[in-house]
Amino acid sequence: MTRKAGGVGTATRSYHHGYLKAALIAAAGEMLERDGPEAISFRAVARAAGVSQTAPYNHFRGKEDLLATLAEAGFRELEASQLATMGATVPGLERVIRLGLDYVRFASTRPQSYRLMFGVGVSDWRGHQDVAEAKNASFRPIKDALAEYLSSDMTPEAVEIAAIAAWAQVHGLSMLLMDGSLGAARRGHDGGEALVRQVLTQFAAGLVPGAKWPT
Amino acid sequence: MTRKAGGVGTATRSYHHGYLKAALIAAAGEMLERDGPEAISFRAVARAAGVSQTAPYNHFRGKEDLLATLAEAGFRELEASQLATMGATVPGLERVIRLGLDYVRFASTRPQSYRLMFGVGVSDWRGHQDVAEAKNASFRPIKDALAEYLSSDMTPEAVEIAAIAAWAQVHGLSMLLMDGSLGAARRGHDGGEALVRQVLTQFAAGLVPGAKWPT
DNA sequence: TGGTCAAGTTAGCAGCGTCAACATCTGGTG
DNA sequence: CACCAGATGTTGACGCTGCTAACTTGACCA
Repeated sequence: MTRKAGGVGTATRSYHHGYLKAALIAAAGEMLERDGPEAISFRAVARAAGVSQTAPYNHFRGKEDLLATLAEAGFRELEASQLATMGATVPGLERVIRLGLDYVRFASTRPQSYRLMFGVGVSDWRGHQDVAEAKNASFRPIKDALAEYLSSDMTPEAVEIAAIAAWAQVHGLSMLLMDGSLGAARRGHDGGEALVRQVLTQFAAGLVPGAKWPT
Repeated sequence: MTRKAGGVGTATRSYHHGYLKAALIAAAGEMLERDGPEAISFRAVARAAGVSQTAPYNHFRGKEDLLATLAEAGFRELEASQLATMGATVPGLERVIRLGLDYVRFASTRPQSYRLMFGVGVSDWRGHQDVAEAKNASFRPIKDALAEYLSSDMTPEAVEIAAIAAWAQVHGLSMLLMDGSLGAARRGHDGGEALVRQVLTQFAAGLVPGAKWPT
């Protein structure tokens, strides 16, 4: 399997690279988080990997394919983060809020990844089934947590609406925090954590109006 | 003032164009709505206006400046639409909901404009004061309507939070509808209007929990 | 009438994504 | 072991991009 003596790090750079695809993804990932999706250049990624400008075409159909790979990885990381929060909580409203907090924290921690995932650089992922699936998977935890909390009081359709509203709420808040729409002050020293919690608390108040809400 | 006899439409095309700036904005606006922000090329805009590729530099500092002009115009149109809705409603919760409906409808009707306004093509508008101001202005109606509805029950800080939550809700919903995250079915024959109303109704339920909500 | 300056022009640079044609290495088969 | 096929790399080139520099044109004012 390993094609060079000495292991990954010390692979003697000969004509064939050996781990180019992974190296390209890593280089592109660094460029993404440092300079944003619009600054990623296929040629620069090749350069960073120490390879000619057209070598990447052996591993990706083109630039968009590379970006799709990064976006999918981003959604998988978001999903993992959400699942970790699921594992660290018990069913109930607080779990839903914690998932929201975790979601916005992900976006705030990896803003450029998040922007790429949601259509900056590539208009949408309708043409990339893998990305669309990863996106849906990252949305599942919030959906499930909400369904568990609400299903005894609501129809499945109403639960679905609530889940969409939740996603829109955290997604919109993430975007507004990132693009400066709310002013730098809003992100404050805690990264806007207090603001996020307040918004999520209000959101929670809209679920099952009148019922379940501690008076 | 007018520099050619015969009026705007019949300006004889001589060395000096006369209305280049407006023509460039119009051409760029068409390209924007047809192909999206990432497809706008400064040279193509010049070509569409029938002028050399560098002529636009006499009217815009560069491509980003042109895009900023389009974004600002977009925010001004959004503001006008919101103000029209304000004028067509009376104070109260229904006004807030109508503003939200109008907001999402704007985004759905002019998706490419909306994407440009919120950071696709240019990462953010922090460096363009005019755009930032227009953005804030477009946010004012929702903020004001909410303040009028809530100020008797809430502190100004809480009202501010509610306004941010409202903006995040409609913004997030607009984005998810546009980029296909919710699936084409969600936009249905009514452009997702029913979905939007349900989400907004739930949002409204979260305002002033327990109070004001019709049981 | 003449000069000034805004608003056009052409020429050229470096960088981009992509394709075609060619070179090199590697693993599998006779 | 020799050799060949295919995967993986290379160079070269095309047309496009945003942008700068240097030049030309022409409208307006003293």
